[in-house]
Amino acid sequence: MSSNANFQTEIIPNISVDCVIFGFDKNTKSLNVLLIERFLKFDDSEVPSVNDYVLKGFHTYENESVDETANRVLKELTGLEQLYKKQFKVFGDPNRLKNEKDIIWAQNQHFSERTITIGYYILLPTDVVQIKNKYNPQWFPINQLPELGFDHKKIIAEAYTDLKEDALSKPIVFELLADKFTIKDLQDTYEAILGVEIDNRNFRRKLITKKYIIALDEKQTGVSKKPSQLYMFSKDVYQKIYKESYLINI
Amino acid sequence: MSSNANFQTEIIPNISVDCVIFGFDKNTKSLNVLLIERFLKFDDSEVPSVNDYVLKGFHTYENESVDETANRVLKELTGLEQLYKKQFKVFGDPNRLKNEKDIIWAQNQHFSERTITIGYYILLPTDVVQIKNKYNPQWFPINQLPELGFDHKKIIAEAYTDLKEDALSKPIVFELLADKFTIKDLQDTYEAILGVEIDNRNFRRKLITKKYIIALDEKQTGVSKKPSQLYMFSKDVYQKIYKESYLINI
DNA sequence: TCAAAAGTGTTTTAAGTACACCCATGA
DNA sequence: TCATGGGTGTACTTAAAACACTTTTGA
Repeated sequence: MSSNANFQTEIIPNISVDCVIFGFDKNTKSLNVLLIERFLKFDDSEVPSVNDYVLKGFHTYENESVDETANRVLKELTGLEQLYKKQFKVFGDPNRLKNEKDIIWAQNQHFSERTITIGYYILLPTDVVQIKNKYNPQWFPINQLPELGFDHKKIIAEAYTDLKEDALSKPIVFELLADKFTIKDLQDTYEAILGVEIDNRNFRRKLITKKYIIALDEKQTGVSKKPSQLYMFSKDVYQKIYKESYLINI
Repeated sequence: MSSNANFQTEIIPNISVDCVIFGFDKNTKSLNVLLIERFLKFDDSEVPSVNDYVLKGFHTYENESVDETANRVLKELTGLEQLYKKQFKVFGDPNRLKNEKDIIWAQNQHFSERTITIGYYILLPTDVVQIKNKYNPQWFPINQLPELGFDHKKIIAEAYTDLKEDALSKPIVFELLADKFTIKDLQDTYEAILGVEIDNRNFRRKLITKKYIIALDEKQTGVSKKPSQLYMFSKDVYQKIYKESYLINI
């Protein structure tokens, strides 16, 4: 954390951060991405010159770290802080912003066509985001994305690949759920991320056995069926028993 | 690949690439890092102002991708191309080059103190590198590094963490060995990377069973003991049988 | 009492772990 | 013939995979 990050000076014109915000929607059991509209219409034109969706991003300031830029972007779009985030890849192709629409947009917004962007992804449950703000962001299921500007289709694809990989070996699914969840929620989340079906009996047994999955003295409420047991994830316990198992799995 | 990457124009002053070159030395069974000396002595001074080691890096050119920068840095230092490389992290703290020696160095070399560097690591067997060139690079065991300039101690540590993690789930050890290797070589490499001891019998059985580890019609030569069987790794076979196993391992 | 999802057990198969000795070779 | 590292086998334990029915609840 740089000491003077609140005194924003100049932006660095050729460095930006783009945030892929992944949200899991428990109701639709869908892994979603939060996007904003990119719209530009000149007065002398009938049709808009640019009309698609993009990730929220911003340039890094001279006096902030790129992690801080990511925090700032996230906060501005969602009002939220302290969420799980991962810097997953840099997009540094000199031609990455050279589609027709992107050039029009860049000229209109006065930024450099040679911008290197640092990709972060964030994990959260969709319902924590108040999506009523000036950006008017919208959730799209990862498999039904709209037309995307810049190279953001590629950025999202790379983020998703990384997420799928990490989900198998790190306890990050919990970041997509509320603190209290059911085993079925967990299974739904895995199924949405990985795009596979999982046997419910084997999954339950496996997860309930883990010491860091803790049964609470609480059950679901407001459901018109058998309310299910709620659990929480204990990061402390996880880290304590996280043996560096060194199981070579190639 | 940008089409005009050979016509180098200007460097981008605030973006660089640093390469952590990991080499496995079969003889010493050691995982090493290739470093270059950073030395600066002013005429009016008795002692050198800067005298330590750093990773090889360079700024990105206006017309090249950051991947291309990494290739260029690698080629300049080792003469080699087409090796396994991974872009593992960006170092974007605004104060990362603000140690006393780094400031002296930056002024002398005329580069910006606010440079964001993109960390790559490369894997190779040490003996493929001809380390006689103008940079006079030297190998250091990962656990016996010399004094390092800039934030390169941190960069190496992060690269190593990432390498250890990837080695467990991806077939990257083979990148640290020659095309033909013995099972013992493989085991030595894992032991050097992970810093653990592995049971030889279980390791052999596990690895020999893999279809992508192929026994050759060849044995070691030039050893004064029972020459051991040589094997190769088949990337094709690996990719063919690489089932997306989706084994949740948390 | 019914609809809906929660929750439960067993068997089979595969893989990991622990452990110690003989073997083939070149010098 | 000997020193050196190469190579092998077995028993045990743990985890994964396949598979279908009963239970609990609120409406």
